[in-house]
Amino acid sequence: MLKQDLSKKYEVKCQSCSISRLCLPVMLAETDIEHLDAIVQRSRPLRKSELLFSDGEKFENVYAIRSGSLKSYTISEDGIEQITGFHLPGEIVGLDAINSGSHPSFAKALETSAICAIPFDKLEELARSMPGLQQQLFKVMSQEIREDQELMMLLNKKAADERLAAFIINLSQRFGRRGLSSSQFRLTMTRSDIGNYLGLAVETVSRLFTKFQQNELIDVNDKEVSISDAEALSSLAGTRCHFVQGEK
Amino acid sequence: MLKQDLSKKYEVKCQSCSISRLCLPVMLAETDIEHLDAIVQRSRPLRKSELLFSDGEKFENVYAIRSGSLKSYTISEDGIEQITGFHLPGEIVGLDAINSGSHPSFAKALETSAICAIPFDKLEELARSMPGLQQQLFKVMSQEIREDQELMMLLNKKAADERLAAFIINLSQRFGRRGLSSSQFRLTMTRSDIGNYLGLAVETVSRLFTKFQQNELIDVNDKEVSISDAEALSSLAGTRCHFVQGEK
DNA sequence: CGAGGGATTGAAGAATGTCAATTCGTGTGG
DNA sequence: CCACACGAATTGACATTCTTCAATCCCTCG
Repeated sequence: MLKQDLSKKYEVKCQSCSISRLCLPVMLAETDIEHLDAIVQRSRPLRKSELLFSDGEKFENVYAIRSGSLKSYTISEDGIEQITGFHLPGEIVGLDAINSGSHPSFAKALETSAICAIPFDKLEELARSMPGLQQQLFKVMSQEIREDQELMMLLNKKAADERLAAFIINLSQRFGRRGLSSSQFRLTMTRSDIGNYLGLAVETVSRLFTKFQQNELIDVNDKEVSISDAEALSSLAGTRCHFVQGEK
Repeated sequence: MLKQDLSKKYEVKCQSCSISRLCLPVMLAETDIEHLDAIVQRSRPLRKSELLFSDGEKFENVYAIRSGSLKSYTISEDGIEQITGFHLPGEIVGLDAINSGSHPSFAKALETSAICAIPFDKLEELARSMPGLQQQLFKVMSQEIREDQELMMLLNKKAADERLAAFIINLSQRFGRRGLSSSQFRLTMTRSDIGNYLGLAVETVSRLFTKFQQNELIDVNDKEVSISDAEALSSLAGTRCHFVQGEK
């Protein structure tokens, strides 16, 4: 049954993809989308823990997420892992590899995920003849830069509870934009992943979840989170809805 | 005398600009550089503390730094400043504004600085007919994303002394690539700026400078820094020369 | 049913922040 | 030209948040 679902999704064209409005096709004319669709490669879905690409791998594609979720991370020389982002449907990963020509990071599926591979040389070429596509590419990259700035503020200036609150609010909004519930969702990453990303120890994350629950900000049950007091949580996060980016 | 120097530099064309090999013209043919040069706007140099752009300002140009140095920073709703980067000649600032159409950050001169303003709409258009330029733009943005990842590792996983060491090494390498001494240079930012950027208190930065001096890693005299033991400093920084990015 | 990773909770310790006082350097105005 | 004022930098003492270490618990998957 799973297999059938997946093999169906397999053939989803950009034109009929449910999250195309969040992806590269934004603002492209119908015929332009067809050209884009023509270079997109869809392959077997990634299962949980499978790698989309690894550090050092030759850069050939950027990847659009059709369904599921990924984490990307780097590993320093001393073997320390640093998660640099979590990715949801409609988002593009692999853009950090353009400059050097090889991937400087890893991307791993947090759950079964469908991915579109887009050969970057072809994408570049297409972008030259399609102003809207070029613009969208610049925008996607610009947004990533912008988000990293926001993150820097979070990591440098905010206390542990503010970081976690901002993280939850951010996820909530991203789910919401994808047509899912923004008040209730499932975390696909572990506590350890969250701590790694936010620069906190696992134990701190765990304690904070408990504390948030006690303060009736959220309701947590392992990976299931439901936001009880969005107002209070947002205000803890500090940046309010500022933290949501990229929506025109 | 200063005035004359500046008014001369004023007219420097991309073709004869000393740092063009670090800037957008990289890998462009001579005739292509001329086209680029034609849209570049050079204006009066910024003096120390003058703003290049402010948060909320309409996005029209990206800026290339010809000489001097800038800091870019955001200010959160609660009024906290977060420095997101320091910029040296050859670097492009303002790319974070592409997505939203207005600048999400400030850029301020740390010293007298000559800046090239490049209208982004024209740049985009030019990039469509000049594959090398489009590619360079993607690369510059990709590099910025990559650097932010590196920074994330620094802020999340490294101790205060490792952060400062990495910061000094990074600056050193960037000066070196610009033909300046990589072992001796002047910090144009304050200790407070450094602390802000690295997520440390001013006092911590100050103490570390003193400690580095005692350990004979560097020789500091206010803003003047000379690196005494590059090897040891690099190894403290952890990422060794990994921290230098964007060089092919 | 057992094993193992993930999560939670408690107690103690360390790194860094905060507060406060002082010095230093520079630009300004008398 | 000197004195003053102000911001930057330094240094010390103390407070605090978060990490680390350790013990359990829980849930899932063989």
